[in-house]
Amino acid sequence: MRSTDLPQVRELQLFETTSGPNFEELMQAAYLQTFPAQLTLIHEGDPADFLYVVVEGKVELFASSNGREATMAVVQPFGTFILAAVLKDAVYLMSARTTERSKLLLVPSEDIRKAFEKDDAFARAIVGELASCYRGVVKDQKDIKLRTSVERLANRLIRYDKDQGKTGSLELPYDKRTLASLLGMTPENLSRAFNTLKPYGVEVEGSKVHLNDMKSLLILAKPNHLIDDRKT
Amino acid sequence: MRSTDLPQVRELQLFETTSGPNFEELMQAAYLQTFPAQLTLIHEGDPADFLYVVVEGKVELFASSNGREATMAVVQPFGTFILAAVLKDAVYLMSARTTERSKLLLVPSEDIRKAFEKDDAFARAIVGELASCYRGVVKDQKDIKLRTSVERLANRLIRYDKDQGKTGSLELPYDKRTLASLLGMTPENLSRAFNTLKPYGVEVEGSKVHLNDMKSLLILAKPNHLIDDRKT
DNA sequence: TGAATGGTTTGATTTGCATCAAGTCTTCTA
DNA sequence: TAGAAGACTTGATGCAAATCAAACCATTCA
Repeated sequence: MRSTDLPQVRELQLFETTSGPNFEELMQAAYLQTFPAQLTLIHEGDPADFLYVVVEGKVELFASSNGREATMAVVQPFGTFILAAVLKDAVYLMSARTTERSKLLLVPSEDIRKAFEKDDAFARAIVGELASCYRGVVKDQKDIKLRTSVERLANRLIRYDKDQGKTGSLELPYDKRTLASLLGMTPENLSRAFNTLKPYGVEVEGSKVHLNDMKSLLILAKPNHLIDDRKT
Repeated sequence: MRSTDLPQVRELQLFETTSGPNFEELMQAAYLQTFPAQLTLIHEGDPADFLYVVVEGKVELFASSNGREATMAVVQPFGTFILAAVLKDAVYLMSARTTERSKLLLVPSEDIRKAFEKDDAFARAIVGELASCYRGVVKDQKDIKLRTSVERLANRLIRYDKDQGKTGSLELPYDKRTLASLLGMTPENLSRAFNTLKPYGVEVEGSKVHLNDMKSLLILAKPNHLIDDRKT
């Protein structure tokens, strides 16, 4: 790994408290690599050889079973994926592919497990990350089990708006097919859900969305911070 | 906590590698308590004051939002619940109630976080437990997203049979209303799903289920170890 | 032990959403 | 730049599952 890349990596939450020598050792073994869009990085069922950290771009985690496929998550900077498999030295439960050109940090699992044992600050950062991943999946599960597809879309749009500065205008972060699959519906139904939200002030132009009546949208969406807040 | 209870607790995976003095200190602060059936232990949104470990009995984790409620998991011995909230000093994302009379170990969150910092073996056990919890929820999410309700029931029955010794006769571990909600369906639909499985050799007598034609049941269920195996 | 209560099953109907198909729009490529 | 390919929308239809209601069964209680 090139030394010019080190400061960027050092700023990642996962590594910023790690002691100097341990960080050096991890970075000796790691790779910072740029991958093109639509590249499958890992396959579910394979042994977990590396921990991946998204530095730039986006990575879709998806699962397959009996001819069916579903998007499980989309990881953005500076999230990790497959951390639990690395820590348990187990197989991946999901496959991963880039949705766009992406820069990823790959750290060998063995080195992650070693650093976990050696460096208390790193161990704490790892546990914080893993706990956040867990809580994120629990919230996704609540979203699916407790809301209709229209409600899920409405809350997702509100969240994207919030992430993008609360201007009422937002850019969908990935293509609609992936968004539909992530929300547990078909692309056709996503299209229909957008139409259902029209009377609530939602205007769609390709990947741009305008939320023109936040008040009524909130009444329909009924956000719940225990589902929608991704900071805690 | 009574000293006669210590050996039972010491055998829990979470504690068995913890050093003697650290274990003593944790147990000074902990409670081993028996609770009656149908008692709500924690409410979603509340701060996480204790880590809970199921020693005997069963605990249902459930979530509510906008007048709807769904069972998220049923924790059996010797699982923990709410570990991530404890580690992050965050709020509970789910409520919990006993499904039957249960003996639970309650350890104050502060003490868990302290021991995590002091005791490497304990930290490793905690991370192992958290990683397992995470992987369990990912598998549940895959179950919901990739399977029909009948398939989910079939695979769940196969799993219970396996857990109960592969005799082809099993006891449902909790009432059917809870099972239905856990599988993401209504009680009515659960009843219908059982009827759908009749031609595949599934016979139901109250809480007892007989799997009389495992071959054809497996063909319908199409188990996938990346969803159904709860050991890794 | 009979009545009350709660859990479950069954039937009828409705609803949310998937599937199939075709049309429209956008992007890519030779 | 025109045609091809892919993404998305729209329409029609079907289906899985929820909802509502009533009947039946099992358990609890006085």
